[in-house]
Formats: sequence, C-alpha cells, structure tokens
Amino acid sequence: MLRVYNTLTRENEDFVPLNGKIVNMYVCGPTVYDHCHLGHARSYVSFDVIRRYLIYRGYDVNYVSNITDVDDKVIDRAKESGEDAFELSRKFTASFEEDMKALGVMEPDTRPKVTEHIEDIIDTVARLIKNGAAYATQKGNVYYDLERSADRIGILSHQTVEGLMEGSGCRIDVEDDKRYQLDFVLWKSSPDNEPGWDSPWGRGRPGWHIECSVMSMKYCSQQLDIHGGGMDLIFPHHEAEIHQSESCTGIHPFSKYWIHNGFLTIDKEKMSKSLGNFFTIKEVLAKFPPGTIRFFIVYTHYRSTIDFSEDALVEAGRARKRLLNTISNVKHSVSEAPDNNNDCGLSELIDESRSAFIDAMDDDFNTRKAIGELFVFSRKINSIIANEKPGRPSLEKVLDLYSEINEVLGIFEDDDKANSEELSNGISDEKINELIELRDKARAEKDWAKADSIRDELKEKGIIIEDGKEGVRWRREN
RNA sequence: GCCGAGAUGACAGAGUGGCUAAUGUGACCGCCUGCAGAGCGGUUUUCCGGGAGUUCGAAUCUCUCUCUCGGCACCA
Repeated sequence: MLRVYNTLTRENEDFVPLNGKIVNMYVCGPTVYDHCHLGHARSYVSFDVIRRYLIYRGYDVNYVSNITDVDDKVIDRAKESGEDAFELSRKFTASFEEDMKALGVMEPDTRPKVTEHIEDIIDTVARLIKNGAAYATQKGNVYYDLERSADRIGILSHQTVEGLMEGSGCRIDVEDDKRYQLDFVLWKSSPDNEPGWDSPWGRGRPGWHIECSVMSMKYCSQQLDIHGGGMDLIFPHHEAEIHQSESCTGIHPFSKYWIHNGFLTIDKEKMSKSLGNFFTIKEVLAKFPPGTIRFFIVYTHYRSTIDFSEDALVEAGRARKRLLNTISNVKHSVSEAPDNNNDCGLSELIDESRSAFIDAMDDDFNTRKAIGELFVFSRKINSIIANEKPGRPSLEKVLDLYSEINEVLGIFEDDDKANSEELSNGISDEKINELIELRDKARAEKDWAKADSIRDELKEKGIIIEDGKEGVRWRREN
C-alpha cells in the first residue's frame, strides 16, 4: 500500500485516489523571469519521480504543470533589461524546458501558460465576485475577501490569524485598497506602460495565485488528487488556491493530497542572490553530467533539506557510477553468457529486490532507501557474475530489473557526453580497437612501458581500458 | 512572536519497540592483476545530541533540556 505524507493533515496517509486508478496531479511550475536554479531542479525532479512511480504502480496519471509567464517579477525584470516582457518570458520558458529535458524530467501532459488563459481567469474572478467571495475596488483591483471565511485561514499552513498578523512579513501597504490585511489580490490593475488585458474592472492582469486555481481546474479536475510544489509555496500560494478554488466550486477539499518538497541549500546556507551562492541549472550542468545531478537529487528523500556542494555532487557521481559499472558488467556477461538455464539464484534475487524497491517507494517515495536496496542488489550481482556462470536468460532478467527501476528513477540514462565520439576527441571505434591490438601485442611481449603508454594515451581521450579474464574491454567516459 | 524540520560512524544518510543499526563516499588492509581499472572480502564502525521516565527490552514511545536549520505575504 502506497503511503503519502499529506501537508494538509500532517500525516502519512494511505494513497487512495478520488476516482479509481485515475490520478489528477498538478504541480506549480516556475515564474519565468530568469534561468531556473537548482531549487527548481530539485522540485521538478522530485515530482517527476513521484509521477513516474504512480505510473509504475498502475495509475493513470494526468500531470499538469504551469508556466507563470506574466507576473510582477517578469514585468520588473523586463523593465530593468529594457526587453519586452513577453519576449523575456518566452526566452526563459524555453530555457526552463531545455533544463527539464536535460534532467530527464518527463513533459507534463499539459503545460498551460497564464497568458493563454486570461479569459478563463477573468471568468473565474467574476464568478468569485458573484459568489460574494471577492470584491472589486475603485482602483480596479479585485481582492479575495478572506475576512468572510476567516475560519478557513491556516487550513494548509496551520497558522492562526493572530500568528499571521504578527508575522514579520506582515506589512500594511499604504497604497493598499484592500479591506482586510490578509486579503490577497485576484486581479491587479495595470498602468498603460505595463502588460495588461481588458476586464470588467478595467485594464489589468491576474494576481499571483489565481492562475493555478484556474488552470488546474481546467486541465485536471475541479478536485485534484495531488497538488504539489515547493515547501515555500504552502503559504500563501497554496492556501490562497484552496480559498479561491473551493469558493468557486463549493467542493472540499480542493486537493485530497498536498505534497511539498524540501529546500535545497548551498553549503548549508539558503540559496540566495545576496549571499552569492545562487546557482542556475545551466551553471551546474556545465560542470557535472545531467545524470549525476539527477542522481544527487533522487538520492535524498524529497522532503528532506538537500545540501548542494561540489563535494556532494562528486560523491553522488561516484555512487551512481558504482551502479552503472555493475550494469555494464552485466551487459558484458550477457554477451559472453552460455545460452542455458543456469539461474544461480538470480530469479529469486530479482524478485526480492523488486519487492524491496517497491516497499521503499511505497513508504512516501523513499528513494534513498530504494537506492540503498539497489546497491545491495548490485553487490550480489557482481559477486554472482564474478564467481558463477549464469545463463543468458537469467542475466537478461537482471538487466530488465535495472531498466524497470530506471523507468521510475531515471538515474541510469546514459550521459550524452560519455557516449559521444565528438567529446572523446573524435576518436573512432576502429582507431580504438587498433590501439588496443597494438597494446595487446606489447603486453604479449611483456613490454609494459609501451602497453601502459597506449593505455594512458587512450585515457587522455576519455577511453577507459580494463583488462579482464576474458580479454580487454573499453568504454568511453567523460 | 507564530509555525515547521532536524540532531545516527570521518562524511552523507536509511531505520519508529526486539538479531551489538541498511546503504553510499572516504581512508586502510587483503584477494584478483605485469601494473592499473572494475569487482569481491575485511577494517575504520556497538555511531543513535544531554538528562529523566515507560518497558522484560528503546535510536525508535513519554517528559524535559541543549543546539542547528527553515518558513511567516518575492520564492521550487
């Protein structure tokens, strides 16, 4: 039974979707005013694994994740750089999509953009006003009337009204025309020099929270099974969504499960531009293979704080390589294996390991534990192929289990770099084999100096030579 | 002030009542090897923040103390 930690109840709960095997899942996407940073990578890789695991467990997942392409931050950034706001958001949307692809994040079933849903947003805001849940002001702003449903405040963040009022962040803006301190904006009037759309309340643009309510209801359902995002979105963003959506539809709860990923820190400090420890995904991709970055993220439970440092990435890379080496060892064994039914206990081991993987993942997507089980499995596999002679069918089943698990975790994808001839200084397979032959000759003549110099030469070009019992193997490495 | 997360070996990090606690990285030793790599075996490793309590039995439950980190209307 899959168990999931629900922020709403602060408990681990059995996962039972609202409607059989169908899972409607909405994950808050980025506001595209800059290149995405490592925190985004953490969040979207985590939810990607959750999504893939649900699919693996037989659920029919409808995964929706938005792009917030109009917002104060987009507008401010455009003003600073003198660019057109829409041009800017288009640019960073493309950048984001590139990053997600590099990290092996599956494309959502739908990736709606705010600017393409202005009509829907206006309709929803109008409906909220009609329902008496919101009010428009003289200045052309529309606010959600929280005082009216004050008993619902803190439903997700578990804060009291007093607590929120006394919060350090609680500021009363002099310009504000809202009635109640905790009211939040649904529609914000735009000056002529800023992006805006005509509405019943004048020219304006959507407030920050409304887009997610509107687009999740449009592309998922009026009631979601899972709503996800970073922990920092719990308040006010997700709580605002609950108010808006439930006032609009009258359906409770807006989402049955709320899942939030933990933060990413840099050298134990919060990532922030002022501290100068801010890394974009692209900066890190320039230094580490995407598979390593993904492994680093998946190797930590999604709710734990994950501390980024170069050392941690290096360690993750080594750990991952250990698993990749085993897979590569098994592949070699397959090519040399006898075509008989010698099982050597592999079938049983595979079944046990699959169960261990599922048990770990069923426990609130405990990827760290699941990978721990994978190391145990791999060590046993290495041992068996070193000491026994299993037949090809059994070995192929081992590879099948690795790919089955890879469907969920996505950590064994070959890094493009490692396999491309261009990055290995353009050296061709033929040339490599030629050099290996030369080296073999030298070795036969016990000319170790020559043999080693050939090996070093190839290593410089990213080709790793390994002598085994059954001859020489080589592989490209970045 | 309010809310939350956490403290497990050198480091990272599983583990929520019962074999002296998974796994990875590092270091060292051994096997294998001409050497190296990969792999295997072993050591580092009785390591659960302090104290009190419950229990036949606690890292795990209760109380308490200390410390760390994060959120609180920009945020993944």
